[in-house]
Amino acid sequence: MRTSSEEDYLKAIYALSNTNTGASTNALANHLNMKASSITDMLKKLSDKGWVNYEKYKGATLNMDGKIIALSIVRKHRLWETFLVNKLNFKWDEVHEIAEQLEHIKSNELVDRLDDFLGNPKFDPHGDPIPNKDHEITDSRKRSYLSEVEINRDVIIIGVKDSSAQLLQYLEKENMILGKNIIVLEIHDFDKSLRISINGKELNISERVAQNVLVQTN
Amino acid sequence: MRTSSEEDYLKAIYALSNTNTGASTNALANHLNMKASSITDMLKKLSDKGWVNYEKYKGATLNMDGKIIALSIVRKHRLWETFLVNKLNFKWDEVHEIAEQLEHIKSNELVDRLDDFLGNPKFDPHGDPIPNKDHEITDSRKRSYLSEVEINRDVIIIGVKDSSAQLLQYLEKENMILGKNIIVLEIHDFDKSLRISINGKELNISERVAQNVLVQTN
DNA sequence: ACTTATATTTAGGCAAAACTAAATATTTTT
DNA sequence: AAAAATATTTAGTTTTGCCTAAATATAAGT
Repeated sequence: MRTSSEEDYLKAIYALSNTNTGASTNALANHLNMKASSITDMLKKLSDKGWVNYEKYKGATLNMDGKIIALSIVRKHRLWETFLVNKLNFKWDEVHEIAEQLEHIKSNELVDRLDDFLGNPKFDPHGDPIPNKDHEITDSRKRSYLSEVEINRDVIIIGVKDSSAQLLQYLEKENMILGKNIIVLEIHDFDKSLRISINGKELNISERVAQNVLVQTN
Repeated sequence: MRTSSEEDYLKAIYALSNTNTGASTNALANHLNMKASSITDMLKKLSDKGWVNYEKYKGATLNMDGKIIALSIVRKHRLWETFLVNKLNFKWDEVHEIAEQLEHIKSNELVDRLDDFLGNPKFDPHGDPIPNKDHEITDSRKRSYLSEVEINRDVIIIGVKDSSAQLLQYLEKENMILGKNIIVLEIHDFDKSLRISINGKELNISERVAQNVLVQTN
């Protein structure tokens, strides 16, 4: 058995393991809004429980068991977000906090039935891939950030980098929502801002925004 | 703010307040599977928080604030049970444990949207009334236990007294499910067991079972 | 009414999960 | 390579929510 707190740590280690810093003590403390000493305590515990490889001063990595748990939490989080948006008509910037709670509900039966009820979605409302029952992520889409797309290429919005409410609300307002087609018309040299075409209308967006919008290029 | 544990206590006090014993320390300890000393501790705390009237050796009652919280938990529990049965096709004996977890998810918006999504049901899958947004239970049905129904009266199954999986599975097997019509044909003197008619078929059930089946008599 | 039984409270303790402050490692800078 | 800066760990504390064991209060039986 495991606690919600332990699950939060495993998920955080998973999330940080693909960054340049890795899941160092400080990175985890920052990510989880805790003090470094609390992280050290928990890493020892997770290591004892056999989910995490931890060596003093060297940060943590997930072993196979830990990774499966982390992926099952991610799976639950993204399925619940999909439920909240697709079935209860929440907007995509309103669901994160609630899904943070729902992801800790314990019942495999529940998750699998929810998955079926939603039609076994492959992606959540933010465009992130949903791990399947076997904890596998199979995302065959070629993805890149809008800021890196070449001119005149036709791409589809599939997600965002960080899902802060501010960004999501901005995108919403500009009608840059999931599934929309975009063509990059021009990149302005002086500030790297973009002129794009969406829904036949033209629009200027900053480099900052473009760096946070994920698009499918194939 | 309040913890899941506090919510469990408030719900338990609410559940016991209509029994003959009331919400005494021991009754609560029994209901919550805890030791009496733990109950005493928590009752002091709930009293300090202003949700419960507690006097030493006299058990606890909910005040207005406490009752509203308890009813909001009951509302969430019953709405989630309805979701699990109506939308995810769980059987009514499988949902209690999961709903015990889901009832602690914090988001008023979520509860109200779930309510709408389910079509604002008045009763959960066990036949228990669901409090509305304003924490009111409006159940106009005349209800009694099957063991108290007079002979030849036509009644409808609307719920069960305790929803133990054993009872629910027994009822399922005998096809005594929610909404079914029943006529009590005979009450056997020696053991108070009943012969009933359901779906045109006749069936014998023990007094014990009859005492646990709620029926609508009007 | 007095004794016994039961119910409740008090006192002290424990584990989980966070914290602060101090000590120690590691990394970076000069 | 030594000093300074940063990162991490250790040691000790706090709060929550439970526990056991002992003390005390209330209820029941004769």
